[in-house]
Amino acid sequence: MSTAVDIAGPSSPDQAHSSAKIPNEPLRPSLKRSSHPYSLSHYISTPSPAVDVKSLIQPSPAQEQRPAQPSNSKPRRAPSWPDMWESPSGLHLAHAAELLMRAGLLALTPVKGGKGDGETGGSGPEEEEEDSTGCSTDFQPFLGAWFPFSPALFPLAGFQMGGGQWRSTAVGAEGIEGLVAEGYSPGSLGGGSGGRRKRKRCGECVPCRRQTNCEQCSSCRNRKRGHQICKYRKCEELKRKPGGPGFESRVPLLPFFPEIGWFKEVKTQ
DNA sequence: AAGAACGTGAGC
DNA sequence: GCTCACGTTCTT
Repeated sequence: MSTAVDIAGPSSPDQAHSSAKIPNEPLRPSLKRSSHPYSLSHYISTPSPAVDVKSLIQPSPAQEQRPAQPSNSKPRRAPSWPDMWESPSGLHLAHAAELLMRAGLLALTPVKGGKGDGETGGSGPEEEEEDSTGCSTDFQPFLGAWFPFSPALFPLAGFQMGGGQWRSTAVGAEGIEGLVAEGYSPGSLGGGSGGRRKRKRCGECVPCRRQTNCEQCSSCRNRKRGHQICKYRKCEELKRKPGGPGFESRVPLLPFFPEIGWFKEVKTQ
């Protein structure tokens, strides 16, 4: 049985029109096999495995003496923890967190009581963000200048930046424009690694899962010049402006750490 | 502000 | 090198 979805457009002449070029798949093969073995819903519904997340983020001395993984070997990860531990750019999530901590940008505070509820990411006790004192560094520009990893990592990791502060997505934040800009505005960073990064389709939203082009929308009709994917196949996430409102919502709140609470924002007072 | 056109990153 | 399609810029 196929799980592919074909949501018809306004009136869907689709199938009949679908060009031979249109992949009969939600995504290109490259996207299909994009590393994540589980669907989004899986992350949401599946209780987190018993993984010592902290140990990943705060590696033991033994682990620590392993410098940033040389290019020839992949970063280690907890067994049974799927590929989501790796950022889209390949950087180990735990390593990223560690970098943040070393930079004094992230404070990990254990949540008391564990709050079993864990709901979807335990944003549970919402804004009780009693400003845990943290470093009050104005690091945003700093970060933008040297941070080596993909902006997509942060939403994944549950981090966000807003007003020059790092926060947990569980807290809700204004956005991550500063960071995101890193990937999308070459000029904004003084040349980081040269160039903007293209985001990829999420592969999970309805448009992404749609199989066929409508062949009627402006994008389809104007494909030669427009260089755009069918409007009805345009990924919902890509429609959002990076850093724009709702951008953070593109990732379920801490799906990776359902029981989380120990990711607390560092507030610069 | 929305849509069209274009430049170009990325996969094959 | 070709194609697809994302991001940016231009036009309406």
